[in-house]
Amino acid sequence: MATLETTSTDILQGFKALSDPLRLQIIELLREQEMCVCDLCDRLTVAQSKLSFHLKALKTANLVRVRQEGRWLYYSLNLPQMAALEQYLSDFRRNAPMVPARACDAD
Amino acid sequence: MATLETTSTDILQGFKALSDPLRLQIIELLREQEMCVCDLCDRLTVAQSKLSFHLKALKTANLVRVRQEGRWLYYSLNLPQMAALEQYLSDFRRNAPMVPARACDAD
DNA sequence: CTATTATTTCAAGAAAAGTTGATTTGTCTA
DNA sequence: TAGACAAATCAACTTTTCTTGAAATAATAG
Repeated sequence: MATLETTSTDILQGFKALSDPLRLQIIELLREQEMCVCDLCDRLTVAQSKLSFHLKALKTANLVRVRQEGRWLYYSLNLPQMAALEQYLSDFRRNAPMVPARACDAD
Repeated sequence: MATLETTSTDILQGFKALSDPLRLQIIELLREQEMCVCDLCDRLTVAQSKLSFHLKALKTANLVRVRQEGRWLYYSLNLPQMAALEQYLSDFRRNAPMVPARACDAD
């Protein structure tokens, strides 16, 4: 079981990567299909350099994968990592706080 | 169905709120039980003002609820909202990209 | 080999988020 | 009411993240 201080860095990085509107748009596009950067540029009407920056964040967080084909780089979702985040959240429901209150100066 | 541009602000705010190590620690403590700010201060050995800042972020994102009792404010998880984030992620798995490639200059 | 296209990287600046200590607000208790 | 305590707010500052345009890489086509 993870201690408080060692809350998996992966999880943190994952949520961080999902905490930007453009990055959320990117993964929603990738949900449809694998895409190369130029496709994403067109679809999102955003500078290619900007996209690169955000793709890197998603890549670092392991939320997307890249595959090269000629001079194109195809990005796609890394579903297992998304599932890991989902899992992290679902653990909260199972382990729901049954203890409603507790006097803060009780002891 | 949400359009690309209108990716629910709630979802974005939620992930943003989860993208800080201290806030992750806070919700992990709250998983155990409802707690007042002073308890959290003690457990996390962190300045009260700092905690207040982060609790506000979690509150704004609707991930925690507050209940006042005398001069104490008790914070607890708002599980439905966490479930909403979980749901958002789980939708990806169901709608997995079946289209593996596609020439980027095909048309 | 040169030109072209796809993409990343870089540096400089802008914007957003986090930290800190002091102050304020609100509630309780003596 | 005065004093003590819980917690939020504020202002100044630091750090991180994002944006932009230009330059560097890398692959391919002619």
